[in-house]
Amino acid sequence: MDTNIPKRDRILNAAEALFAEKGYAGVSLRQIATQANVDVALASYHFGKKLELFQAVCERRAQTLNQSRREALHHCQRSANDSGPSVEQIIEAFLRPLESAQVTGDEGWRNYLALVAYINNSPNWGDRMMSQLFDDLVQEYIEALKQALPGAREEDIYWCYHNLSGALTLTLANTGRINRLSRGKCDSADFKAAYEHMIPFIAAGFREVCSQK
Amino acid sequence: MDTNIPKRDRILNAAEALFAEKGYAGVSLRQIATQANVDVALASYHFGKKLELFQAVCERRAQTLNQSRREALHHCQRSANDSGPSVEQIIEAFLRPLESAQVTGDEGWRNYLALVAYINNSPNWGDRMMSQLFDDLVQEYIEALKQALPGAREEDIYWCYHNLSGALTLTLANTGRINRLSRGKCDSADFKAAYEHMIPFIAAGFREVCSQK
DNA sequence: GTCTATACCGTGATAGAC
DNA sequence: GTCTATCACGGTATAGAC
Repeated sequence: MDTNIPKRDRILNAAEALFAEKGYAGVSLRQIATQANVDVALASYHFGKKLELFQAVCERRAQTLNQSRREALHHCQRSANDSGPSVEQIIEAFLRPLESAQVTGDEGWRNYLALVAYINNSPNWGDRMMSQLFDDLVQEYIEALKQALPGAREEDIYWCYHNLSGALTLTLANTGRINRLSRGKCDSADFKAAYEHMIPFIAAGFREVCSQK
Repeated sequence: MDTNIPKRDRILNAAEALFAEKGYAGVSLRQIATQANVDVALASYHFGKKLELFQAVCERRAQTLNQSRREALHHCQRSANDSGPSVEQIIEAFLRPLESAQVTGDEGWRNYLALVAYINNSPNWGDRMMSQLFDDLVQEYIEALKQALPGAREEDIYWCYHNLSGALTLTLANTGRINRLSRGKCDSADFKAAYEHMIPFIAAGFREVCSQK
């Protein structure tokens, strides 16, 4: 029940859900407080300004997520042979923890990942926030991809990562666009199907673009 | 100069730029009016509510864009042999008009496409808006892709389109994320490089996922 | 330390007078 | 087509209860 969760966490949960749904400017502190069932001023008490609350929400789950994705990378590196894991294995390690969070995680994780999609697509400030939250981890994956694609030009790898990031972002945003377009044949909330298609798609794109010609 | 353009258009231009930059809720009518160098109330006079102005902005360039993308498809269909254009050719037809708009178009076109990225990534209402603006055109492309990928399952094609749409959206958003991540080796405003990498990447993904196994 | 009530002041959207 | 008045809502600070 609502009242079992500390108010501080209720504020974070409500803010997470509302920011993911309506964006930063689309939400007021009063809405957040109402949804969290707390007084307006409590958000300021715990977090200070609205922007600081937003940052707290962004940071809350980042380390947990980075940790599980880092472990996934190390796991696939340990179980690979001397030449290291394949592109598919690396992409899979990068993505599966997100699928798990969306499929098996609670509503909070789904909201958080939708928020990440919002951040990643935001001009002017989104790039800084994304870098701060995730660049260390992403660089580890870039290194692994360089090994799996010997001779690839560095720019090619980054542009492929850009494509991966875009496809993933739309999956995290879970907008329902594919439902309408496909007239119900696909469902953007069918995360299993999304990742089952995304992983081979992305891996093939990397190999195509990064193969020496 | 500013004053040569009719005030109604100046409002649309200012709204387009600001909505693309800050999102719907992040912009006030007063900001738009200031940037357009007109009185606040003139926006209401021409367009009614803020939401109606937003819709007018979304619709203004949609038909022009659909037209040029439709022509690109028909052109590649005419110059193909009996079995129709290849996946690469279709993807290229789908994307090149956007590259042209970003590279050679004025600031207005870049802003508009960034706005499309914002719409496509927005939960709850973005899917409806995207469908209304672009589904007829996209369905034509889906049909062409079905022909180019005989035996492919329909869902697979839609999921591949989803990946395409995501990668494209991030390119349109032009957030600068890849600049930081690559430490300056890539630039998200280098549209030529973006599309040069996106087209083979996407085509390879389609072929991988939609090949019969 | 945690929390509530309230007040302040700026800004925003909109309607109606001109 | 323009300007102004209005009114609701926004973020934030503060005083004090528990």
